[in-house]
Amino acid sequence: MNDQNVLTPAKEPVSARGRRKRARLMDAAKTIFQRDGFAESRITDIVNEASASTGSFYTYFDNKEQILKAVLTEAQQDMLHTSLLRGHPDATSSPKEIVDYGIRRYIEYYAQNTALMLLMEQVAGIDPDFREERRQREHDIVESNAELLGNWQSTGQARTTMDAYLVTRALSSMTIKFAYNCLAMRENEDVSVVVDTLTQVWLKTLEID
Amino acid sequence: MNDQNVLTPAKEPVSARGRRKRARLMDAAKTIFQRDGFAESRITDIVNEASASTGSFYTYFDNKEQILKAVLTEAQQDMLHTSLLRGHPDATSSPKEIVDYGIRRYIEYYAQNTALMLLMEQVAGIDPDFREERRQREHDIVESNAELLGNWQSTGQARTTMDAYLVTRALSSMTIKFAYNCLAMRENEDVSVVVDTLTQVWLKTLEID
Amino acid sequence: MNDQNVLTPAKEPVSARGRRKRARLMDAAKTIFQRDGFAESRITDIVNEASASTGSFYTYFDNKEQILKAVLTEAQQDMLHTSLLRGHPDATSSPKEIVDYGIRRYIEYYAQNTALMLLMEQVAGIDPDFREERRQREHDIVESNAELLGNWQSTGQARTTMDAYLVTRALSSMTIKFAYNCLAMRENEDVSVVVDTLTQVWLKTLEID
Amino acid sequence: MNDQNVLTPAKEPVSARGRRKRARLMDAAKTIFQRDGFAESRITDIVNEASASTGSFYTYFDNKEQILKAVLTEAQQDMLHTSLLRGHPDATSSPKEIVDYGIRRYIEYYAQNTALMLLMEQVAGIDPDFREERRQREHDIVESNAELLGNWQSTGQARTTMDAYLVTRALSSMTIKFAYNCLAMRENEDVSVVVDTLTQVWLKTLEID
DNA sequence: CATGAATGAGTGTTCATTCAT
DNA sequence: TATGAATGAACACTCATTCAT
Repeated sequence: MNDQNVLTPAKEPVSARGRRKRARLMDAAKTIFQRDGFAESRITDIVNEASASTGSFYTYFDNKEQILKAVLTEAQQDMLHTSLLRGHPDATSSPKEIVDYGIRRYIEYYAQNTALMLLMEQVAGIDPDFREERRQREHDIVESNAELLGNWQSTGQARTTMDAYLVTRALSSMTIKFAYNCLAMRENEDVSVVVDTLTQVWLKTLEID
Repeated sequence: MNDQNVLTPAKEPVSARGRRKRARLMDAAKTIFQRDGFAESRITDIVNEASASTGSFYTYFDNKEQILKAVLTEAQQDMLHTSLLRGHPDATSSPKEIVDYGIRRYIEYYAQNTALMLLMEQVAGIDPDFREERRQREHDIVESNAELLGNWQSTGQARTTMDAYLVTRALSSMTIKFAYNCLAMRENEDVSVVVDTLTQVWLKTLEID
Repeated sequence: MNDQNVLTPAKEPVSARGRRKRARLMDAAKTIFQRDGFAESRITDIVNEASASTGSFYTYFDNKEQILKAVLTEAQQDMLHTSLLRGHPDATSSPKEIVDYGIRRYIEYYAQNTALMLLMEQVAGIDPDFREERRQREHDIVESNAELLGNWQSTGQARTTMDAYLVTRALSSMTIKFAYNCLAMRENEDVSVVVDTLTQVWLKTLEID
Repeated sequence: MNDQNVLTPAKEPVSARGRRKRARLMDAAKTIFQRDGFAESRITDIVNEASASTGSFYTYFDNKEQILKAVLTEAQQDMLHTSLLRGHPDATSSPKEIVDYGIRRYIEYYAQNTALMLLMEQVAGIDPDFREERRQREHDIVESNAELLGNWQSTGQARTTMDAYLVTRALSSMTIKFAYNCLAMRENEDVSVVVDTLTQVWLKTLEID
C-alpha cells in the first residue's frame, strides 16, 4: 500500500504545490552538491538556488544528509541499467553483442553524468552507509552477471574456466574505474575508444569469439 | 623584510625536538583522519591524540589542509612501488613472473593499509587537487608500464595487438578497483584468490604465456 | 479608517461554529500549556491537539500571549470563590465556621486544579503584567476579608488587636503557599490534615473561639 | 580529593585568568537573568554584558541552562541562613528572641535581594528540577525548625499542641509568601511592619510568651 | 618555543506569523 | 472562513585560528 518506507517518515508533500517545491529543492541540491561537493555546500545556497526560504527546506527535509540521500536515491533510479550484461533489448543476441552493448550503454550513461558520478564517488568516500549500499548494489549486479556468464560457460559460448563471480567482479571493476579515469578524470574522452578497449578485454578474458 | 624564502614550505623544524613533535602530530593526524575522515576531524582531537597544544599545531602547520597534505605525501613514499610492473628485483624475469609479482605486491600492500586507502579515496572525493595529483601519478605509472608492455609486444612475449597504453590503463584500473572492493569493502578477504584472479585476466588479455 | 473598536478584544466569533472552534482551541491550549509550560509550548501542538490548522488559530487569536491570557482569564472565573472568608452560603454562621469553610473550599479547589495552579505560578514568574494582576486580585480579596475581620473585632468575635489588613494578608499568604507546597509539590496530600492545620493557625492568631 | 562532582564535568578554569573570566560571565548572567528573565535572555546579551565572546561562553558553560544553574547554586550559598529559627548567634536566647531574630534576618535578606528572589520564583515556575530541589531544601529547613519547636514544646516554652512539622511548615510558608508579596510585589515596603506582623503570628500560634 | 584561553565568523535550525489557495 | 505551505528573523552553537602569557 504505502511504498514510502519507514526510514523516510512524514515530510512527503500532499499538495501539487508542495510536490513542486520539494522537487525544486532537490534539483537545486543536486546542482549545488555537484558544484561544491557535500561538505562545502550550504543549505543557504541550496535554498537560494531553488528560490525558496530556509523554512521551506525544513518543511521537506530534516537536514542536509537527508536531501543528499533523496537526491542520490532518485539518481539511482536512472542508473539501474548499469547492470552491464543485463538489459539487452534482443534476447537472442550473441554474448559478444551483449557485452558490447552493455559496456557501450554504461559508458555513454557515465559520459552524460560525470558530475553526478563524481558526487557519488565523494559521498562514498565520506559516508560508510552509502559506501556499503553501493557495494551491495554492485554485488547484486555482479552476481546477476555471473549467472549469465555461467550459462555461457555451460553452453561453450564462453570458454573461460575461471570462477564466474570473481572474473565478472574483476571485469566490472575495470569497467567502472576505467570510466571514472577516462571520463570523470578527463584523461581520454573518446568514448568509442574506451568502449572498444573494454570490450576487447572482456571478450579475451572470457574467451568469447 | 621577509627573509622567509617563499619557495620553502615553511614551518620545517630545525631542532630534533621540533622534528619529533612534528612527527607526533602527523602520526596523530593520520590516526584521526583514518578514524573520523577529514571533514569530521577536529584539530582538537589531533592535538589531544598527540598530547600537544593547539598552539603547537600552528607552529608546525598552517592549517588542517596542510597537515593532511603532509600525511598523504608521506604515505605516498611507501606507495611508490605500486607501479605494478616496475620494481621486480630480478631484471631477467619473465613477463609472467613480473605481472604476478607486481600484482601480489600491490594487493599485499593494500591489504596492510586499507584504512589509509580509504582515507585517500575520501580525499580524492573531496579535493580536486588531490584527485588530479593522483590521476597524474597513475598516468605516469601506466605510461611506464605501457612502455614495458611495448617491449614485450615487440619481442613477442606479449602477443596482444591492443594499444599498450589503453590496455595497461584498463588492467591497472581493474587491479586498483578490485583491491578496493575486495579488501577495503571486505567483500572477499582471501588475498591469494584475489591475486590469482587478477593475474589471469592480465595474462589472458595481454596474451602472455 | 479602522472601524474595529479598539476596546473590543477583537476576534470574537459570531457564528456558533466559530464559537465552538475557539473553545476547542482554548481547551487544547490549556492542555498544552499545563503539559509543556508556556515557553516550551508550540502553536503547532495546540492546533494539533484541537485538530485545527494554524490558520484557524490566527482567525481567533492574535498570538500565543493572547490565547494564554484568554485561558487564564477563563480559569479565573472559576476561582472567584477563593476569597476564603467571603461566599459562605449561610449568612448567620459563626466566624469559626466561616474560616473553616473558606479554607476547606480553597484547598479542595486547589487539589482539583494543581496543574492549572502550577501554570499560573509559572506565568506569574514570567509575565510582570500577570504578576501585577494577580497581586491586585489578591489585594482586593484580602481587603474584603480584612473588612469582615474588622467587623468581628468590633463585635468581639475576634479578639486580636493586630492590624486587620496585615494579619489577613499574612494568613492568606500562608494558606496559598501551604496549598502550593502540600498539593502542587505533593509533600502532603492528605487534604483534611492540611485544612485542619491552617484553620487552627487562623483561629489562634485571630483569637476566635 | 576532587570536590568537583561528576555532574559538573570539566569546564572548570585552571588559570587565574580563566577563573576571572568565568566569574565575569556569571555576574553578567545574573544581571541579565534578573533583568530579562531566563526565557527572554540571550547568550549574546550575557557575553556583551561580560565583554566576552560567544566562544568564551562555551569555554566555561555548555548552554544557558548550565550557567543558570551555576548562578543559582552560587546564590544559594548566601541563602543558607534562611533557616529562620536556626543560626541565632546566642545559644541561650529565649524562643521569642530566636523567632524575632530569624524572621528579621530572612526579611532583611529578602529585601536586599528581591530581583534574585523573583528570578528564583521564575525558574521554579519553569524548571521542575529546580522546583523539586527548592522543595527539598525547604523541607529540610522546616524539619530542622520543627525539631527545635519540639524541644520548646517539651520544655513548655511553646505551649501549642499542634504537630510540630505541620505548624512550622505553615508558618514558614506564610513568612516566605508574605515576604514575596510585600517586598517583591512592593505592596508594603516597610520592613519593620512586615517583621512585626509575622512575628506576632508565629508567637501567637506557637503560644510563646 | 609551548601553552590553552579567547575570538567571532559562519552555519544549522526553530517556530511564530503570513498569505495564496 | 479554513487550510497548511511559505517565510525569514532570531538564536544557539562550533571550531579553525590567533595571541597573550
